Amino acid sequence: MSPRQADPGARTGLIEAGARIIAVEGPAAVSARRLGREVGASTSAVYTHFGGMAEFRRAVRGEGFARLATHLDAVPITDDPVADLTRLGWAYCTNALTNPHLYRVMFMEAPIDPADAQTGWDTFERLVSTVQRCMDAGRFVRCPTALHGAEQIWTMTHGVVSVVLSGMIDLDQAEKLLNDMGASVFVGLGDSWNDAGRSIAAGRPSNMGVLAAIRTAPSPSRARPSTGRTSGPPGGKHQSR
Amino acid sequence: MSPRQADPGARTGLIEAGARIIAVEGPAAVSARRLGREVGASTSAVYTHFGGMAEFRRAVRGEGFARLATHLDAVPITDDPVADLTRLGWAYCTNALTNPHLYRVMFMEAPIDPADAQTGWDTFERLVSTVQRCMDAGRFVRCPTALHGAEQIWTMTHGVVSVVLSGMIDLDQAEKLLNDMGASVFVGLGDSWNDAGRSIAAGRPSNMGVLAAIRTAPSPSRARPSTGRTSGPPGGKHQSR
DNA sequence: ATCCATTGCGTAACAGCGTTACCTTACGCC
DNA sequence: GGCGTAAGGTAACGCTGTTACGCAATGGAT
Repeated sequence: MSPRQADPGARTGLIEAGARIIAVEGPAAVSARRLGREVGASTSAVYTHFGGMAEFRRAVRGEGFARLATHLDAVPITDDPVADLTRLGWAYCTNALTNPHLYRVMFMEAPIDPADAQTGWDTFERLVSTVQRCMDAGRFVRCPTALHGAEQIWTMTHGVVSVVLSGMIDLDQAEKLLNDMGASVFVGLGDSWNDAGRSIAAGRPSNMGVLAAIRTAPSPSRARPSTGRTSGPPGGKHQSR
Repeated sequence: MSPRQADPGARTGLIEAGARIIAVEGPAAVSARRLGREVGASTSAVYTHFGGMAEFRRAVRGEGFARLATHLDAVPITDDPVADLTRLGWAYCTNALTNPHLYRVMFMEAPIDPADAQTGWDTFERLVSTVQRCMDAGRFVRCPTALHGAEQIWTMTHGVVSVVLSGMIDLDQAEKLLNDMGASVFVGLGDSWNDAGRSIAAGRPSNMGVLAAIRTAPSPSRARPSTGRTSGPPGGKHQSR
């Protein structure tokens, strides 16, 4: 007694439509009706394939992690693991800043449940193993475990990315922050200032900058045409007190 | 020709109701109808006082910044500016983790416009001036400007807080990260390892931990009763490769 | 004191949202 | 070939933000 079986392509079609809508118009534009219209189905498609919008959003988040993993895996492995770490950081930033809405859905929405956290850490496996290579190479001599080092590097990078997405600092400052804090964290993990500086310079993307493309195409989503000033943090006169 | 003038208390009443609902039930529970019901008015109150839900949310965000400023201003000023900086960091974390929903609204939602970014930096004035004191005391000898140092410290702290809120790491790991990365950043700004360690120890909240209260009351909002495990990052077997 | 322009604000309607009950339809096994 | 099962469309429910409309209240001008 095998009844009609669901179209296997429909599920991935919905997820891709969701990711596309999020990328272009933001998470608010994703609705069951819109998704149905987009794939030529009705609202109930979301319910037969996912059980509800909440589960659907989880699936889209998983797609986001998969895409991030693809970006990270594209980073080559060289004999300078700290430079590789730097390259992973830039790849992470590029992925996040070219798909800000998807990044927000992945890391900045309501707390994800433990299973999703595991998914996140699985995609960071590449980061953890690179930190391990830094330890094996005698660069991160003060790093207790690869996971702890990876947590530091990811937290720092995520902090910078997230602060750029919030509009509190601009891309130029973010670049400075990543360079300076990256060096500080690497040294804190045991590298020497000279070696860290050399590896960070080596890991700097050749087509400087990767972020230039993002800078010229400021907002791939916000419908608001422009409020005028681009501002950033408080001007230069901000030498404190 | 002066017509009936609006109740001046209605505006603040709406904002406070919004902040309260966000804190308890999350941003999704805030609606024009709910707000009207809450203050004994109708949906149009939001429109006469704010012009729409978007403007209203901006006002609530401003309220969040005001509360954060209050928390930061409560931190005493001592003769160890780096310890003061540490205390500011803990105050920031306590504020964020006791009001996670409000924090999310302030820093993790759609890009705020330049005026709001200015508001944010105004509430960080206290942080900037404390970094300046660290420079004046000869502690942050490698820090080019107080604003740059403040950006580093805030970005790092926000990164950790935000990663806790995302559920990817737990509070114990966050505490380690804040201590370790805080030391790295302080040293990167020019402090010595010994001085940084001493000041961080001095700035550690006496009632250790401030976060214990948060840990015991895990989630002041999520209606979901419990999915079972509390997990966190991947278990201990995660020593990489 | 009266009047009236002006604005606050409640009511009701609109379109769109997530979700679900109901029903038709298409499929694989007997 | 027919039947049972599940896919998936239709339509409704209550919710949302937003707005047009109308009544109520108010302070200056008369």
